[in-house]
Amino acid sequence: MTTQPVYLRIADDLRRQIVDGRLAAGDKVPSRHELAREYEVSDRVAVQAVRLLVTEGYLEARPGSGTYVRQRPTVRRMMRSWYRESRGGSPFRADMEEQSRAGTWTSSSTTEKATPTVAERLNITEDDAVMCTQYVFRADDEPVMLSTSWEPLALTRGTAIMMPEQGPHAGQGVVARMRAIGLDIATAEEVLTARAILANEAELLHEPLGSIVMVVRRTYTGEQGPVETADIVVPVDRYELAYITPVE
Amino acid sequence: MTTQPVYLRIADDLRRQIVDGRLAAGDKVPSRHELAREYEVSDRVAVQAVRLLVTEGYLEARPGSGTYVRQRPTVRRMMRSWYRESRGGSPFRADMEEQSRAGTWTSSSTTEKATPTVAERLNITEDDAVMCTQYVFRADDEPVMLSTSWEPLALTRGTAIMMPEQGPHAGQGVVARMRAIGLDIATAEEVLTARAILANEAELLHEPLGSIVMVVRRTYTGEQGPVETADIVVPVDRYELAYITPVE
DNA sequence: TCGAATTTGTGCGTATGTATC
DNA sequence: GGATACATACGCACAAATTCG
Repeated sequence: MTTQPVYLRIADDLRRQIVDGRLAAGDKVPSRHELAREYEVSDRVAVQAVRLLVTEGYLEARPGSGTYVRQRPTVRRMMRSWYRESRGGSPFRADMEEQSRAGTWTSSSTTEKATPTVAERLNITEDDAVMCTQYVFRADDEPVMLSTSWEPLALTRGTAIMMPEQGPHAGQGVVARMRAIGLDIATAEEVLTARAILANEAELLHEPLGSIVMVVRRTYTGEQGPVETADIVVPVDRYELAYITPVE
Repeated sequence: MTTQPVYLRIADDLRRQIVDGRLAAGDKVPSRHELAREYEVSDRVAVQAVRLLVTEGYLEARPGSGTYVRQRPTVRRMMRSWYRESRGGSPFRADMEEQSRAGTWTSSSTTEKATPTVAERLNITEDDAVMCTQYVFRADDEPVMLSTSWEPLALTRGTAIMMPEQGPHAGQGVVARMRAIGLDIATAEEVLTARAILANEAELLHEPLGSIVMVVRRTYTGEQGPVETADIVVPVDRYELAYITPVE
């Protein structure tokens, strides 16, 4: 066995104290000078250990104040199964109601030309016009989820639902809106991946840089092909995603 | 606007060169002495910048040799929809065959007492006996996925399928195995989250520390309740997970 | 086979700036 | 304003791994 670097030993030590509960959320961790004295190393080594745990999300450093065990938000569950869309109204608001939280959101829409990626997902031609809408979803006023959606203007131009969040069908979800103009959605494809949070997302979601988000690439498809696609960004700190499917 | 730290500027610079393709996979990155001279900073700052990109998975450091742009595995898709189990045989092998890859795995089983978490997921009592099986799944001999599965021994003890990977039903998947002893599985629940990779997982999967994995907490449930639950660990570098569900 | 040069990983000590209390 | 604590930066040192003549 090779001997471990000192900074990893210190980090392991602190990490164990946190997962064991000897250090609770909000507790202050010894300052780096104290750690350096405690473990008889230079302060630089203590800094290295602490910084590792900060990037791992265990600790939170507040300049001028100290380093604290990070408060982990409670993880809630978001249903993404087949019956999600069958409840009527906004799927997000229904999700929130099941948790006794108030689901709200803000959005802004612009028309754009389809990027190559979006064009491929919507099965349209590059530079075809699309309606791009950015959402910030909130639960009890706390931002919890981001979404960017694209709809081909070839389908919606001139209809009552062209602007997703205006008109008589605003806030009812994509399936209901599309049905209003005679487009029945048959399937939802959700492709999942995860990555580090981006700077602008971190700001919008009040998450620390370095935290991890899941990205759901969702595409709704009707008889004639895709009618909407969206990138949904969910911090893993706040939500886990649940898919329940029948087997046979 | 606050001025960015130098090490972040250097990291941004290198990252951009990589995503732009000016630095290709396998290319050698300037050594820290060269970087330090180039950017007129101390070597420690160059080290810090490079280490950031290593944890982000862009670079790979080989002591004594140099630092290289990491070969990114191509992201493949893994279907996790309703028909996954309906294809017969091993779901994993079927997934791999669709990609023209050879799906193999190794496993080892032990009997254990249920931890509180596992007991809750299987709806059994803490310390009830379970069969715990660890899997390493490979595609063309390259490890791509880990799984730990638990089955209540109360259901399988004394049957031909007690050992998941031995006997006449080995390698056929949970649904087929359970059916062999008269247990029909009705639903699959998959709860998804993501986190940083753990050290032992990184070693098994040949992934760098700091890379991100998705964790699928899957539970198969029959008429009488849960019959199997598993934690499936998938590096986001290698796979995205696809769920296709009918709407309405 | 051996040794020298290179490169990374880790470590020490110090200094400056800035945020918090 | 002063004390404290974190963030960043400089420069150097040594061990271990690798490369190459």
